Amino acid sequence: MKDFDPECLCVSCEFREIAFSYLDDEMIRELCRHKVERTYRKGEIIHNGGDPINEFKYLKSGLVKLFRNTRNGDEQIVTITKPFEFVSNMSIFSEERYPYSVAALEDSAVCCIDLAYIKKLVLENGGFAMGLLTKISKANEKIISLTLDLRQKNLAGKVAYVLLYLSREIYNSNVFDIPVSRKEIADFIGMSMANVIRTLSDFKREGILAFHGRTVEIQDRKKLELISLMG
Amino acid sequence: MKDFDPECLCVSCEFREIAFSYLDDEMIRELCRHKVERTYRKGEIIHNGGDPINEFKYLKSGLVKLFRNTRNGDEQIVTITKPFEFVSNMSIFSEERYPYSVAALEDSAVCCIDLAYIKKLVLENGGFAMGLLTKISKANEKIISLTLDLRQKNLAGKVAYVLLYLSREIYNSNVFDIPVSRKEIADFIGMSMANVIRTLSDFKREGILAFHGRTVEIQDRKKLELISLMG
DNA sequence: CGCGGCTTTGATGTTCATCAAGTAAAGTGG
DNA sequence: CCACTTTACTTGATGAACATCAAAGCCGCG
Repeated sequence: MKDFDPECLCVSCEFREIAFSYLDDEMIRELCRHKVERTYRKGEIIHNGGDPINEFKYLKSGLVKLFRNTRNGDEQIVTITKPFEFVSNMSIFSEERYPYSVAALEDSAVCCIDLAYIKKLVLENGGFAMGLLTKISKANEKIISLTLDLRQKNLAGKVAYVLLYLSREIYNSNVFDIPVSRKEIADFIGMSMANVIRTLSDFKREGILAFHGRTVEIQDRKKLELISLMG
Repeated sequence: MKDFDPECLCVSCEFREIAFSYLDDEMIRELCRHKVERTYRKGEIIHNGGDPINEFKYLKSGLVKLFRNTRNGDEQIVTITKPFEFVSNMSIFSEERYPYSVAALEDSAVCCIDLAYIKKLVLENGGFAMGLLTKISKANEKIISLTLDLRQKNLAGKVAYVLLYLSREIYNSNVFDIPVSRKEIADFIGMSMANVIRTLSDFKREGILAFHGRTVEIQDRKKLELISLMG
């Protein structure tokens, strides 16, 4: 983990469009004074479940997983999110401590803003509050619908769904490096690693997927979508 | 469904403590002018997934289920909530239409406030916005952790978990009328009805539960908690 | 009394986890 | 750069958990 605090570039940050569109340039500069940007390397923990919440965290670049540990030692992945989505999840306003852990799946940069300052902004600026409500609601709804979708599918359907999720939501391409291990895919969809691998092999055998080293290529998207839907 | 609009009692509504503690008496009276109270009978639909959202709904009395329909015809229950929790869920700020349906499990009364007015309040009153953020976050986190908990458990664990959920969160008692059919329990935990029944019978045989007509009594809470935890 | 809903139970088959063994890939130290 | 170790991945065989199917019991209601 590395801190880093350059001349304020927040005014022109793309970021701003998303959460802070209600703040004018002066306000953004002020916000900037309450901000630290931290970078994390692939695999690093950004925070652990149970850690006290005192920052509002936003993913600026990279990719992270939100997860928790189960009693029997393995992880349960809640979601995988890309830049401009919340890192700290929505609990910042309702909890004292993070309910879930967050770790970097790729090298990542996180904007961390003093939570007390964000709360002050909510109290003072209705538009800002509204923007936040909208964003938080959306993030939550995404997680919930993801979980419901996965719950009703069989193994092949789940694996197909996750591949399409990565392809559509994260990489916007039919070809991408899978950012998670087979075990992590298993932890995401709640299945055993062995069966995830088996299913991937099946997909390969059927010509739906092709692997080149760490990269996967979706060769028959229609078929994959069908499996995801019907599973 | 029945509308009903008495002299404004909102000033003294318990309700107020939860979502509207930031509003003074005068504001509550104003809010009241944008409010309709509707009552629903057991089984009635409060709204369907896909319906446009134009009210902020709060459950005043009764019990409701939040659910959606799956492709193969049965329901997927997201959560069951009791009075003073959101009915419309959190999507009110992020979606145009309800993502899920809501139906009354028991005779219920719902406070419906004009959504445009709520949004106006958020913009004008930071404290109100903060209260809403907190409440929405909490409701979401509850749903997510519920889903994650259920996901990792086996059948017996899930059934035990749901019984404890009803006992603890809804009825606050070891003895209560199960407000849902066996099929609905199955829809809630994502298992087949036959196996839910089988598990309940097992629990009865082992002296963990006792049934008197529609009422269930948790006789060995410790054991049920253990099954829920270990499942 | 008889009909239709919900509920229960048993028998059977499928899906998936688990176990175990083996292979490829990626570090690591000489 | 190569042997060595470790880690990630892969595949097959087996058994447990659970869905599905079918039949029967219960209960309220006309």
